[in-house]
Amino acid sequence: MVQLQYDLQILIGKLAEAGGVGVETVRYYQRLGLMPLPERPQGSGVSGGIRRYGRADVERLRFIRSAQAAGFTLKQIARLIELDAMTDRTEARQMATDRLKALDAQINELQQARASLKRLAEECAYEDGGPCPILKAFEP
Amino acid sequence: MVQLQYDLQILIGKLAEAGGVGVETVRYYQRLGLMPLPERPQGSGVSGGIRRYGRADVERLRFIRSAQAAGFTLKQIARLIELDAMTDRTEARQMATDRLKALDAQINELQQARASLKRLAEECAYEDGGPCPILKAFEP
DNA sequence: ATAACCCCCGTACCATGGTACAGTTGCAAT
DNA sequence: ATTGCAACTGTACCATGGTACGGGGGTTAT
Repeated sequence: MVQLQYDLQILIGKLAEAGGVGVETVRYYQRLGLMPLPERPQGSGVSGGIRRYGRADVERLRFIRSAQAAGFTLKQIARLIELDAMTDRTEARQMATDRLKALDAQINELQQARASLKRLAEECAYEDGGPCPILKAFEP
Repeated sequence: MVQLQYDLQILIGKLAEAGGVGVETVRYYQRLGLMPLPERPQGSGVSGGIRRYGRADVERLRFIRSAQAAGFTLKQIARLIELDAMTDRTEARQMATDRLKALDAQINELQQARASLKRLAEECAYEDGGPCPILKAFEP
């Protein structure tokens, strides 16, 4: 089968680079079933053994990284990918709204922490004398 | 929240409860040197073998949890506690401002993720027909 | 055709932050 | 004094998200 022009045909190293991860990480994702493992053209006269990747793989990889940034675990991301293939909206929406809620809570918590931390930085701003209450910085 | 009457005589179970963690977690922190390990009154006629904890331990435990919430690792927290004992302001301030910076970046990232996630939830809001672009939800 | 460099697979190992025994002692109540 | 629940010590194990290594084979430039 002849490949279309825009189907990238890159090797795993380039794929990893395009996704901003290491080769080992891509393999790890493959092991977890997050990335499809392309058939290797074994016995073919043209190129033996080495797998080729395309645009879809790069997009998949980027999706994984973004979903990770949103706090999904790799296991949940596997599920999202599965749901995408099944075109199951209901569960995906549920997962998204659940995560959204957790994310809001987390953002809130981090902002609280930020305030305490700023206090710590400011109260410790004088180099000499006095108590620098590191342990008290997070007290209510 | 658990009330602390006077300074003394809390067993590890109560301490853990007061800090909102499990007993095993307290022991783990002790192993890491995050919590002081009180001398056990060995051989004393009154109470042998079982350690007693006080107000300072509860505060220490709460500090650990708060600092964790601010994104410090347990190792960094150990360092902060050390600095507090040394009353070293300079390094503590540095650690705080570094973390502050990282925290701001993280909050920002999470807010980006939040937006994408909301898009996912909304675009998958219709139960029938059409593509629910789960994999495309995080695309630029 | 030889080197240099990438890819293949499997397995082991790492850090982080815990959690779970197992076997022992402590101690208070019935 | 026996039961029974804590706490004690030490070691092992878990999940998560990778990273490293070893022993091959493929491809490309010189």
